[in-house]
Amino acid sequence: MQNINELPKCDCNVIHHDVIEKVSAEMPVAEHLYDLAELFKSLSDQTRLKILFALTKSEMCVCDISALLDMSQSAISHQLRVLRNVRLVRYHKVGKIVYYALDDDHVNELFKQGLDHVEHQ
Amino acid sequence: MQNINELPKCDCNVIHHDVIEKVSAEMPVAEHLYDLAELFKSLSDQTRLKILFALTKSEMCVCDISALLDMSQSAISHQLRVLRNVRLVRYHKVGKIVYYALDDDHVNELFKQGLDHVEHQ
DNA sequence: TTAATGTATGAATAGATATTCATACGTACA
DNA sequence: TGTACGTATGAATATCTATTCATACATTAA
Repeated sequence: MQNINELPKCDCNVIHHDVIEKVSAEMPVAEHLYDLAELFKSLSDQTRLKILFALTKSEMCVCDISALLDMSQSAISHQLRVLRNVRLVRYHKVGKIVYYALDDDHVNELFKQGLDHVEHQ
Repeated sequence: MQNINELPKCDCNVIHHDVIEKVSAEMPVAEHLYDLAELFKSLSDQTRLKILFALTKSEMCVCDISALLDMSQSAISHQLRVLRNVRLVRYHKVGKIVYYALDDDHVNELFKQGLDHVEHQ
C-alpha cells in the first residue's frame, strides 16, 4: 500500500531505465550534496566573492574589508560569519582587532575554474 | 562636493591603508565578479547539483532526470533553464525528446575541489 | 486533423537571504 | 571605573528563489 507522500512526482514516462539505474547508483550521499550546495551558496554572492578575493591577496581585519568594499561593518561581519560557517576563512584576534584569512587553498582553485568558465563564453 | 550617495559607508577607522590599496588594485572587474557569482549561484541548489552530477555520468532527457530525482517535469525544466543560462549544460533534440549534457569540463573540476573541501572538515 | 506525449514557460506563493538598524560584547586606555 | 572603538548579532525588511499549477508549444502517430 503506497502512502500518498510516496507517489512519484514524475509526470511523464521514463525513457531510459538503464541510464537512470546507473546514475542513481553513483549519486553522492545526501550529506555531501547538502554540504556542497552550502559551499557554493557561500560563493554565490558578490560581496562574499570580493571578501574572498581580497583575502587571497592578504589577511585583513574587518574594518579594512569594510573600507575596501565601502560597506557597513555590520554587513561585512554578517557575511564573514557565512564564510566561517563553511570554513572558507579563519581568524585570529590581536587586541580588539580581528584578522581574517583564507582557511585553505580550495578557494583559489574554485576561483580559477570558475573564472576560466565564465571567461570562455 | 560630495553627493549624499557617495558618503563612505564604512563606520570604522581604516587600519591598514597599504593593504587596502594593494588589494583594491587587484580586484577583478565587476563583470567577472557578477558572472562568477551567477555561476556559483547555479551550483548552490541541491536539485541542480543532482542534475549536474547525473550529467557527469550520462546525457539524459528531461523525463529521465525527472524520474531520477522524483520531481515534476516542470521543476526540472525550470532548473535546466538556469543551467543553460550559465552555459553549464547543452542540449540536442531527437524528435520531441530533449537530451541534456554537460557543456564543458569545468563542472567536474568544480565538483572535485568542492567535495575535497567539504570532506576535509 | 486530432490525440497523445515530451518539454517549456508565465504567474503565484512560500521560504530563503542580504542589508540595515540598534545594540551588546570585548579590549585598550585614560 | 568610565570612555572609545572594533567587532558580533538579533530583529526587521525588501528582494530573490524553488516549486507548483496551468497552459502553451512541438512532434509523432493514428
